[in-house]
Amino acid sequence: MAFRVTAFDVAQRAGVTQPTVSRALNGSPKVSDETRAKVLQAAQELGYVINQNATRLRRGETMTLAVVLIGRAGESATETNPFYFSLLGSVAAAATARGYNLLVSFQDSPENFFGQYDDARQADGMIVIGTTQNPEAWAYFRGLDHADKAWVCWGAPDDDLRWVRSENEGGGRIAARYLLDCGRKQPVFIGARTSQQRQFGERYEGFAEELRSAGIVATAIEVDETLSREEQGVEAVRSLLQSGQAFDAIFAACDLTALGVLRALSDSGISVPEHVSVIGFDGIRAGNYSSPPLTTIEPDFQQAGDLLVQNVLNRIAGEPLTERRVPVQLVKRGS
Amino acid sequence: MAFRVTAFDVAQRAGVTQPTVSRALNGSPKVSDETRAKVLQAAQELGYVINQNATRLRRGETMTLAVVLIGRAGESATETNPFYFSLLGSVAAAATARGYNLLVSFQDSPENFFGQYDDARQADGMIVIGTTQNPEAWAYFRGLDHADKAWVCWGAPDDDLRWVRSENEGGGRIAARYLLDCGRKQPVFIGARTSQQRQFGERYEGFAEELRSAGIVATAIEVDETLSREEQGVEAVRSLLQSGQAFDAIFAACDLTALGVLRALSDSGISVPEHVSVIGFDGIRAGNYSSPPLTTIEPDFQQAGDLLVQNVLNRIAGEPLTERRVPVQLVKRGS
DNA sequence: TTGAAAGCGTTACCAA
DNA sequence: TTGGTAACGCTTTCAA
Repeated sequence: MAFRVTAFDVAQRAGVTQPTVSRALNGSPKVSDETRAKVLQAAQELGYVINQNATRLRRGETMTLAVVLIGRAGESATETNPFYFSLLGSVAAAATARGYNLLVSFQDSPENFFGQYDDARQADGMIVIGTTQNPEAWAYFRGLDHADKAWVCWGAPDDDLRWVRSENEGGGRIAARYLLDCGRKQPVFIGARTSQQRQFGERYEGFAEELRSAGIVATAIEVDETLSREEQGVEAVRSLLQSGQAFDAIFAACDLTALGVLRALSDSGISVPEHVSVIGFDGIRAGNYSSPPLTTIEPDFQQAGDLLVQNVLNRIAGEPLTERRVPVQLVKRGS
Repeated sequence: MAFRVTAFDVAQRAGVTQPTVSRALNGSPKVSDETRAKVLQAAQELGYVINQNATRLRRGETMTLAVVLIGRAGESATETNPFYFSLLGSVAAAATARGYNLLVSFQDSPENFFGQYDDARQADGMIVIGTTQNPEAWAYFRGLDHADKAWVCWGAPDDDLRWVRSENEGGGRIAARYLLDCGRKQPVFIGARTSQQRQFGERYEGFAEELRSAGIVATAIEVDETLSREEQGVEAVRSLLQSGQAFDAIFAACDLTALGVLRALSDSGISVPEHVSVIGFDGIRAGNYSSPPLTTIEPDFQQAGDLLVQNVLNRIAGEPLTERRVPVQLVKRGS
């Protein structure tokens, strides 16, 4: 930990006072070009970089957003739903574009729940994403939801939180339309419609709605919410087959579930898409590599990141929330 | 942005002075239990949280590590090699375990290259991970490598940087042994042995070494480093087939390449593992969903995160680097 | 065991 | 346009 250069050192070298250094480096218009040049050169020569802790203490703002990624308890890094990593990347891009830093934490159990980044002045706002399969975590964050706290989440188990979500109903309709266009007559929805994950219910609604308009009554297989998303797909196919119910298409609530479905169908000797069409939701990369590649409904990730950041910045500024629905599109692959 | 509670407010309520509040909250032994209890209660009642900017300014340390994830220029969030997301998750876990926060940034082009987190007192150290397919980024970070800077990277194109890596040679040997045990006689390595990614060369070395001890001369298909990892696999299979060279096994330098290989073989009507065995390296989740599921060499992610964090903390403390090789293991799946 | 006071390195206000 | 000075909210040294 070497000697650190301060604005005073730069000031001395440039032959000005320290506040002038500050003004010059912050692009204040009330500093002469000549002075600015001197300061810039001195700063360069000394390798001076503004100490952000001092800046933040003084300004009261951190230019940092905290991102909390909620995982299932005990989940390892490889087990995290890749969807949230993509979301994280998009949020990072959107934050960077607006000049914000990102403080990231992975939280999965009560010992490490923490959401007071604002109070601690570590961040100006917070974005919470991740699985709804960790009710304790969501309970914790809901407890933080005081009126003056700037935070926004993705998905959210409860409608009263400030969320950004996919256009789930529209996506559900697109999925239904796609399966109908494939000539399917007996589509089944697999996923926890009534789960903590409100988005699943929305997807089902759109799906059922579109089928209804085609004169078809949607059926759904409820799943055990304590299983992993993938196992939910496997189990659902198992119970579907056991029930003897006829089906020729499956709309899975999310891609991981769909990949489980694909595996279970394959294990049962049912070929996709010959016998059964399968469509998922999320657009995760792994869907590219399944056999057949997974057809899916993919949200616009860039928009997702943008809207999350934009909404939390609006909260910080005390402005109202803006658009909170992320458009989705059909990605046709092989299933 | 409401009124913020300070240690003075807590002090007043508790009937002590502000420094006592600080001592009590920081667990100083030189404060009476009675006083501490009063302070804690007052803090609780007021919802007081220590302002980290003030703490950091005063202490000079941030208890934060910066993680830079380098991507290919223009790469979107879904295109990032999921291996790095797993690594990020592991680093996050290791950092949290040691009481450190994580500042994360995704960097892919010169406009957003930034590595002066230490100078700016935004972090005490830095961990750089991500693709070696962005030479400008690595050139930038190499330029930062002054003797007193605390940063460590994963992989690294150059041996002179401070890196943590997989046990690549050992992994290469395991891959060769596995293929030999499958009864394969003509294994081929696919990947850029001489690429910026030094780890690939190491994997090849171990692979060739083990084959040599079995009396087999390793062959390798060089690839175009400007292609994506996956396309590298596709192209390599294409040129392998064109060359007419006989082969019955492929060791791909990384899993994404292996997935490309799998796809290309499938497209050519070559069945895996009947005609050709395929093994990759990285242990990414998508390998679970390919057809057949991808056999691979997987590094111990937890250790990887641990070693990265541990080494950067050692650098901060001015201590020597510790162990820098992450153990790997064979993950047999279907290929 | 506690209090008084200094200081971390900026930004911003007020004068000049 | 620049300089002097206060203030941001803590931690730490020194006295009591």
